[in-house]
Amino acid sequence: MQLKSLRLFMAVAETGSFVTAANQLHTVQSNVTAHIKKLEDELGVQLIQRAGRVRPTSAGLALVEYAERMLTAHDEAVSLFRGQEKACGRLRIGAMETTTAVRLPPILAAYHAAQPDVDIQIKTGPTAELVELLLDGQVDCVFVAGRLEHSRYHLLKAFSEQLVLVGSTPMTTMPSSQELLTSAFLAFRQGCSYRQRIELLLASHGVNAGRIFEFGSLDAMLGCVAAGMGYTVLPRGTVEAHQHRFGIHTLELPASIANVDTYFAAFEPETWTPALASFAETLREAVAIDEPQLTAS
Amino acid sequence: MQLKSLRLFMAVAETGSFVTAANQLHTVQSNVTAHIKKLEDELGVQLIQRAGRVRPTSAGLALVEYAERMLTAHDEAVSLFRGQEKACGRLRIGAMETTTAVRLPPILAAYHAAQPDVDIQIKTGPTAELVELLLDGQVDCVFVAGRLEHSRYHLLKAFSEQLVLVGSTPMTTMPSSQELLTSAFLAFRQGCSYRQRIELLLASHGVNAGRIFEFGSLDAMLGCVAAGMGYTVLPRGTVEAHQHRFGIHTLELPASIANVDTYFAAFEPETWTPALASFAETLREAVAIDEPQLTAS
DNA sequence: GTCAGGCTATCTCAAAAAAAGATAGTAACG
DNA sequence: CGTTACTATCTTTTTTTGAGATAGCCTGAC
Repeated sequence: MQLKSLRLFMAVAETGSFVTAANQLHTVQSNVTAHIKKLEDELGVQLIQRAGRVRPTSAGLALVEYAERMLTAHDEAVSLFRGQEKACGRLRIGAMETTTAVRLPPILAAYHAAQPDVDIQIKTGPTAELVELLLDGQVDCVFVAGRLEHSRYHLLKAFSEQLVLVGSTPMTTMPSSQELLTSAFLAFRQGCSYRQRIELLLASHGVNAGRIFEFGSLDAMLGCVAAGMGYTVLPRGTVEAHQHRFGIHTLELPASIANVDTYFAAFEPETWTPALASFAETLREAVAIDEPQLTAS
Repeated sequence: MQLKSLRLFMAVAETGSFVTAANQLHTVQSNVTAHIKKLEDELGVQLIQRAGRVRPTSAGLALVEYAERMLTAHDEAVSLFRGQEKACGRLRIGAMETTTAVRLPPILAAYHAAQPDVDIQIKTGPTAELVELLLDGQVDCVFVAGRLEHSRYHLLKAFSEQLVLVGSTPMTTMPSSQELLTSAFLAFRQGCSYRQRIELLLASHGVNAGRIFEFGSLDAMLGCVAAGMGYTVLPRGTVEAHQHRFGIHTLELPASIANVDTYFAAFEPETWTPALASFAETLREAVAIDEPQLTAS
């Protein structure tokens, strides 16, 4: 059974004429006859009544419903990829908690304005999990900290973050080693790339990895820092966005530890749906506006 | 886009291998490559990631959903016509009020037992309307009074009815012409074939068509007859089935007027769905049991 | 690092199928 | 009774498909 045959069948059923159907679909009458005959042979039933009026038989009418479902699905699939201008379908994005909270909202808003027919789904998690999701095909693209070493990725430096130490009291210098040793550190669950920065930081002060508490959400983590439970390390933008809600204080860290780039990663552009391609374009534009000196070079 | 290509695509997406997919669908690997390549060219997107692991890309995963819808619809359509043993789908029957009430129930019960997967829909109406429904393709078959003169019908004499005069008082002879003239006659709405029998009856007693009231349902009609509103003409079996509920009385009519055959009518058997073919078979069997003398001849 | 094994892309040829045109037969209409 | 419009059938040409053979590539093991 071929979709082409079903198209012709539907045209005959609707127009009541083989000739008209042939013209509508830019072919000749003999081909319409042949296609319908083949359909009838395959199904073992007469689908079109030719004697007198040309109209679908009972069996033909029964087939119409299924043919419509097949052709509708086909047309939707085609418009998914070949839809001119407007993308449609679904876009699944994986991003870190901090990126989702601070960086994504304006970009998603711009994207949704440009492509209102795309359903957007966000999955959050630490970098390592996001990479797994991408490899698994559970998301179409991810925002991760640091370059992905894996080949065959399309990478775009999306955001530059500056990590700061976050604590419950004002700081002008790094806490003493003694203080660091006795304090707890709060981080996202295993796989969070910021977590290794914490360990780097501790190591640079001659302190072995102390107690590290894992958190699932940014709010919970900041709440506990504010309550004096310990320190954490987060992008400056993220902290600033929440600073009015929590009594927290920050301290700048040395550049070698502080600077982290967030990359947009997906597979090769040839594998992108129009929805994803359009998102990458939106992102490129947003990045260009944020960092004009980079695009000028 | 061809369903065959989608089948191969789905097999590749599921098995992660061109070779395995080829074997599953009884073809060779080079054909799988060609079909998928053609799909990719048509949609302008890479659907399968070949480098390293063979797996669907984002675009491929998006297509999977639509491919499933198309293939499922296809398989269902095929099983509609080529389903071995069990028919499925829908059977739309048109029948007269009286036939539906008395004759159809046992046949439908037998049919449903034989073909539990078929949805049965009954439309009731007078003979003339039923013929229209059949011609319009709104039902698959009808039960009508009298042979359909139209050619190209498949006809089967289903039931022989004997019409009786129904009134509110016991009768031993035909009411007088005077009585008939002053009485009302109750019939189904325009198009009911029994209605012409009433007019025949009146004419044979030298009475021109008097007042005829139209009713939409059997119950309403019998209720009004019992209340002394007038006479009606109905199959004996129908009246007997309702006699315990209404105070009504019958009188046999001369055979020329009384005998009416109910025919099963549909288009040629080649146009039948398996559901309809099976119903015709059930009906033939039921008729053979009711009238063994006919099948013996 | 090299080699073997398994996998996919590509090329080629034969077979099959589809498209288009021409023609004949048939039903409807005036 | 002839005309017209329609579909079925036949034929030819073109396109597509299927299958085999081969080359190239990646992976994993030694």
